[in-house]
Amino acid sequence: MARAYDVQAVEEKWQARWREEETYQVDNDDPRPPFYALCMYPYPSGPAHQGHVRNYTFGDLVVRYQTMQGKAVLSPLGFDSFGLPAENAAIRTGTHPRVFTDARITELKESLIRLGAVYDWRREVRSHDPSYMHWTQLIFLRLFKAGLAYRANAPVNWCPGCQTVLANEQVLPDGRCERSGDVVVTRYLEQWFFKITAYADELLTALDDLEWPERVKLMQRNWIGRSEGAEMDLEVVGRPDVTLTVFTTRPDTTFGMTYAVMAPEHPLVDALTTDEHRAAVVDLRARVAMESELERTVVAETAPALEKRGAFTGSWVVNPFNGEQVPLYVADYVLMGYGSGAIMAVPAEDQRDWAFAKLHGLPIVRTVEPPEGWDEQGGEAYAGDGVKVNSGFLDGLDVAGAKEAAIRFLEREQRGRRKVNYRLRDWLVSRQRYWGCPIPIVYCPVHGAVPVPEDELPVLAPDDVDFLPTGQSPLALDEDFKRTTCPIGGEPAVRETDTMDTFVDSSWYFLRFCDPFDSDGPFSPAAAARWMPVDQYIGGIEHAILHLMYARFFTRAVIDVGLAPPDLPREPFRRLFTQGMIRMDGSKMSKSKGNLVAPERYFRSVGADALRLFHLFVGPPTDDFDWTDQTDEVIDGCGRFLDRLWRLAESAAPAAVRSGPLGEADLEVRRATHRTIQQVTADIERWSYNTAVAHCMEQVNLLQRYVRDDPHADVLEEAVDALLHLLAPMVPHVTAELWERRHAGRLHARPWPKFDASLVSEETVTMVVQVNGKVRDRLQVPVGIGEDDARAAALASSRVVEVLDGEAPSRVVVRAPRLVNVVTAIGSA
RNA sequence: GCGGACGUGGCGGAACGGGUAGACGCGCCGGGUUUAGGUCCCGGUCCCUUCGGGGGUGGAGGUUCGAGUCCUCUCGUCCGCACCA
Repeated sequence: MARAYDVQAVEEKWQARWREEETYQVDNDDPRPPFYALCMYPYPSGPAHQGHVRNYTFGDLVVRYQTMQGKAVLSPLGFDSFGLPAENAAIRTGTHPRVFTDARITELKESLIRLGAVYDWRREVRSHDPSYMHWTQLIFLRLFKAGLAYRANAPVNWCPGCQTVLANEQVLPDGRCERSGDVVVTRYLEQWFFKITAYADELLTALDDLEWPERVKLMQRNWIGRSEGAEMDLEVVGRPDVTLTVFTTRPDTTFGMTYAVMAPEHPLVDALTTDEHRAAVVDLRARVAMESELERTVVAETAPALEKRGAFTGSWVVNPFNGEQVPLYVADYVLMGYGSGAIMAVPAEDQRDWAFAKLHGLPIVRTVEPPEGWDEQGGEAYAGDGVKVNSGFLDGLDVAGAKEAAIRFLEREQRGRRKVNYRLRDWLVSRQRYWGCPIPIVYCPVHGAVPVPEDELPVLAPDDVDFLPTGQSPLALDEDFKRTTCPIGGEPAVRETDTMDTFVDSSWYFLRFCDPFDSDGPFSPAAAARWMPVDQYIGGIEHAILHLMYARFFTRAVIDVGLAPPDLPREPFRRLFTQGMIRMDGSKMSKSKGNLVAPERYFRSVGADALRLFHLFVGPPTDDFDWTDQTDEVIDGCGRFLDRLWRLAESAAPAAVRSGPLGEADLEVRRATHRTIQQVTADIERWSYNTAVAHCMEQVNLLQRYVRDDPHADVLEEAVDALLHLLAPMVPHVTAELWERRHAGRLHARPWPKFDASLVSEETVTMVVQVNGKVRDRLQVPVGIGEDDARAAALASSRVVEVLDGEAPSRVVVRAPRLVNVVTAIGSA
């Protein structure tokens, strides 16, 4: 494609300038008002792909726009550099993960610089850098000391073939190991957790005030999964020594409890199973243990299988509301991880209980009157509202009222209490991997789990380990690393060989950016206070739940353990923007799918500006985009637009144009210029980049016509200069170059243009005249036209007179100056 | 199954608080300049039409002077969660 200018030369020139002039380095004592703009730091997987291009184009636009708005914009970037792909590459090729990762970082960084995205590279952090790991480990220890990190036995996906733990992503949909094909089983290991559940309620309620997409807030709400109900302590017949605690969201239905169920993993199963039923229960538990979580949920959809999935324990429990004795079962449809791991079963008002009761021949008692015809239409469990029946003192109440009355009864009788339950579980951070941040703990036979002293941090994994395709972490096999002494008593001890989930690294990097030069702590409180919270966070929707939840938790935790000042905002990201995914043939564009379209070829052809403009223009930033055969043509079109812009700006040679007084045509162009400033500014503020670009295109089209006519020098100058400002954050190279050719100085250091209010308001507008809602005429009227004049003008319209054909209007709706609707009796009938 | 989002020309999309549906771009059609061009410039492009106009935003209803926009039902696509008591 022949271009109007040497794209590559211009882009390389300006990228060098921005680097040499340190344009986007911002010090913590910068006097301008602060603005913290942050794109989620990337996992370095090699050169940028289109998803990166889209993300960092948006981010760069924000940085440059806010800078032109007069802010001190903090624009840091780093790399989420720990993770499994590097470790797998090490096993495959023998290259150390660090060497592999650093090479990928270099590639990605080069792509981003070539895109023209600007950062304060002094602040770059990498998760695997010892100076970052140091503080990740310190935070871990402080959480441990505050009781927010703890050790517990937890189920993991265990591959018997590989003799190792698998991440959920490594388990295939059929429940087999992706490497060996063995059936994955559940196993229990001692692992580290962060107590995120302690913050469940705060993480939920604080969502309300965030300027985040509703979709993301909703996903977080569902993930936290708050439900209100009651906990009840059930007596076990003949066993005064134990009570079985159950959780229910429907305490109003307790009169309908016809049996109770424990999860197979429930600690009371052994104690409450009678000898007569032990064999069946043991059998059930063994089968459940062999099953993966997946199998357990998938097969459950076929109802007959339920029969095999429950077993009577031989014990009976007592209904606290009516004293009746009901049988106690073990069944795998009850999960140990939710509520208390045991339920009261009310088949009439819960569909799963209904199915189970039918199969086991258990009684069903309705406690809510279902709607008329429910049974006749084959309705089973009825979970809706209605009048309480068969429920003693609750009869006649509605469900909500009965719930309250039931809870009051339980609390008065001391048989239970109001209880809020969350779906959210504590965060399991242990990973049986090498390429992650080691957990700084030593196990001593005398003192147990002992923190590594803070002055001995960071704990670094040894480099000279073998990466073998066994699935075992090389750390666990390294005796030199493992063997140590107890920090308290000096006894022989062993190190923790697990590393931390990489989500731990990404849960505080935005705090480190405030002051990455600090060697006394993870970040200085003063620096955090200056920049936090992040004013604009930008990233992919795929992080809507885990990363964003963990980061919100971590910010609170570091405040509460005293690492951050108590008055630091507890929400790290004030505004969040989630961009859409780039798709190809219906699936996400990604390296693993092999459907990447590398940006490099566009840098070499149309240039970074055209590619950036394409990503801004192609559709709403939040929407997914399908990369198709037509896409290259659209990108070429963006290049053609930049050519037109170039020719337009270069054609404005003062000698060739008119001076002197302005005519009406000149005024029209001035109005268009100021309206464009108004529209583009508003569009950028509301993240409507596609329409912002469209308005700039319209203005170029208009100015092209104006240049051909008889342009006025001042009017053309104003128009082109304004346009260059508006496009500066979007296509920084070409606009910077054109500005330099026209004026001295740096375009991107200039203030954002302001529009003249008197010029954006038009003097006349088109008034639409409708008859019965159909457009019949369009009149040019003064913008300040009164209601009466508008009505009169509309009724005087020859088109209206014609359509009315003598009929008198029954009503005239006037919305001056834009619209008049003449309504006739016939039309409104 | 539960929760949510979205359905507009050949295509991506615009229409911000109910008020001119289709901005801008791609593609396509026609013309011009160069003519080596896949360059550049100009015009046209929702459908039907007897050229008066009529119809049209997945489908069916409704509210309203007026609905792409609000309400009900329905069909379709996508996303999140999924035996959560």
